[in-house]
Amino acid sequence: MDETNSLIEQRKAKLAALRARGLDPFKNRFTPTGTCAEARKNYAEGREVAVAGRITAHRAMGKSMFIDVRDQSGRLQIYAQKNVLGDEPWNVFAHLDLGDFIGARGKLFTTKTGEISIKLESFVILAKALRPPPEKWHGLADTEIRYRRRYLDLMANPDVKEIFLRRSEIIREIRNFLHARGYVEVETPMMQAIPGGAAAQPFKTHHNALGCDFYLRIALELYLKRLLVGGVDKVFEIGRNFRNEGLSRKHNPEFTMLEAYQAYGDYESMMELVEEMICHVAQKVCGGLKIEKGSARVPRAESGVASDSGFRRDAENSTPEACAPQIIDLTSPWRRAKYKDLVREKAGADWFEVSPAERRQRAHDLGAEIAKDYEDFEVTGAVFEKLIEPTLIQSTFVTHLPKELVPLAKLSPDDPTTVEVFECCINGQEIAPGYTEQNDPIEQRERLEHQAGGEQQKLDEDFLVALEHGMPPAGGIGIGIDRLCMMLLGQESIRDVILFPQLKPKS
RNA sequence: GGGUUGGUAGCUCAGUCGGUAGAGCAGCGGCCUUUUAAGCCGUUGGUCCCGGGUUCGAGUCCCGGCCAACCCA
Repeated sequence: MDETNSLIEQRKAKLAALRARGLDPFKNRFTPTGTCAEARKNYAEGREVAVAGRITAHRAMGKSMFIDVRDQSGRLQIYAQKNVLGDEPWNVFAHLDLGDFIGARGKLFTTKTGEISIKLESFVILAKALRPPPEKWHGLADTEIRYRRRYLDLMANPDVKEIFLRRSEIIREIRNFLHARGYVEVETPMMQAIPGGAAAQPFKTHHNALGCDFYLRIALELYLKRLLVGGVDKVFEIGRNFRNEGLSRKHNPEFTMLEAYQAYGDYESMMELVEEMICHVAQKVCGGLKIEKGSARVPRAESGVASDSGFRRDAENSTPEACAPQIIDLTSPWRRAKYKDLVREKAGADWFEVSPAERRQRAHDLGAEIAKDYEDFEVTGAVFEKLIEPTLIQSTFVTHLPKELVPLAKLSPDDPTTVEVFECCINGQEIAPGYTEQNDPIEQRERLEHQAGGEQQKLDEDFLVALEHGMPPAGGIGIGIDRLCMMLLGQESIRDVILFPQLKPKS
């Protein structure tokens, strides 16, 4: 980013000119009387205010000038007049650039066209911008720049900023919800000698002083369960997981996960928790339980109307969802359906009665991709993932998954080939799994050893020792926060809810 | 990993059949004291992603590479 151009050179020259006049263009401090929004909200004709922010527009009128100043709260118009400021300050003011930060003092008034504004009496330059901002009307459209230099995206596209402010609210409301129910928030290690709690490829790193390798965590689970053993009965963590796998619209190598565990709970109590929590968050952040699907708007400058800039997402791109309802209705109660019933519905009532070979053939005929080395349960799993999950737009708890899929959950007493688990699917994606957690240390060891099977992953022996000390029966959930945000904020790509999504470094 | 699309001024984008590189915004200069995508006049600004090739001549055609988005695996 060390390219220069004439615009940067001009701004550097202006900076030097300001310094030559004895002005410091990078002030340490300026104390506004309030935000731009507050100034507008507490309007009184002639009231003296001071605001600070970035100049985002200017309209010069000869011996007077309007500029827009923006802070996080919004925009405020400032009206400057040469005869009020005086020749020298006016000259400085007139040569301010878009992107500069200023502090402005003056009295509130309303213009002819009815806009609340400040009649400028004095100003200071708080920070000179040496690079020009993106174009004011179209905003910033280049996806690569938007993701690599998100500050420009936030600066130029108010819709984008709004999404991230709301993501912050979502996480705050999740915390409020869990704290109100007596859950304790904790932090557990991100660097783990044995990455456990999920089946995923980890990132590896090395600790010099200890002289050993660590892995970045792929899940929070095993440490939170140690806390159940230790007597923290209601516990949660919101934190980053890392998985060394492919990137896509739905996957970022680092992503944010909520896991919560409740002693003496089970998968049913956790379903209630998930349903109540997501409804609570939707009410607080989205103002209701009906979420417009794919309401993602093309980022553009604030007052923009529809433009046909090239990166609007085509309806036909969102394959199975395209013909689905456009409103996600989170109103309780949510549908609950057994995994096997959903599979039978889609793949034939006798699906679980026919031979594994025939299942494989049928799965293939249905259009699922079946690798040669898939075990029988994986064949069914592929059918579920490919043909069923994408159709679950409205919130659905899929329960009673085959035990092979979930080694950390307890068997269902009424069907021991399945486990007491749910996958909460919304918007065609798995958003939140939950289990009745396995607390039998001997059973747990067998299941983990069986799962490790092929690649012989190391077992987390300390976790098993902890279970041997006794873990209370418990329910647990995990919620992919990024995907929850996608659903609640109408975004089609995980990169649009992660501030700095992973991209390949550019030379 | 495979396919599709894209990469041109600071930004948003045009660029016809291969024939001197274009617009709007931003910038600079001029006019303008209630504008709001202010307006009017003038004007600066280019490694056409990178590297090869074809050609008298390549932003454009061919080959290779880089980056991104989307789709598929």
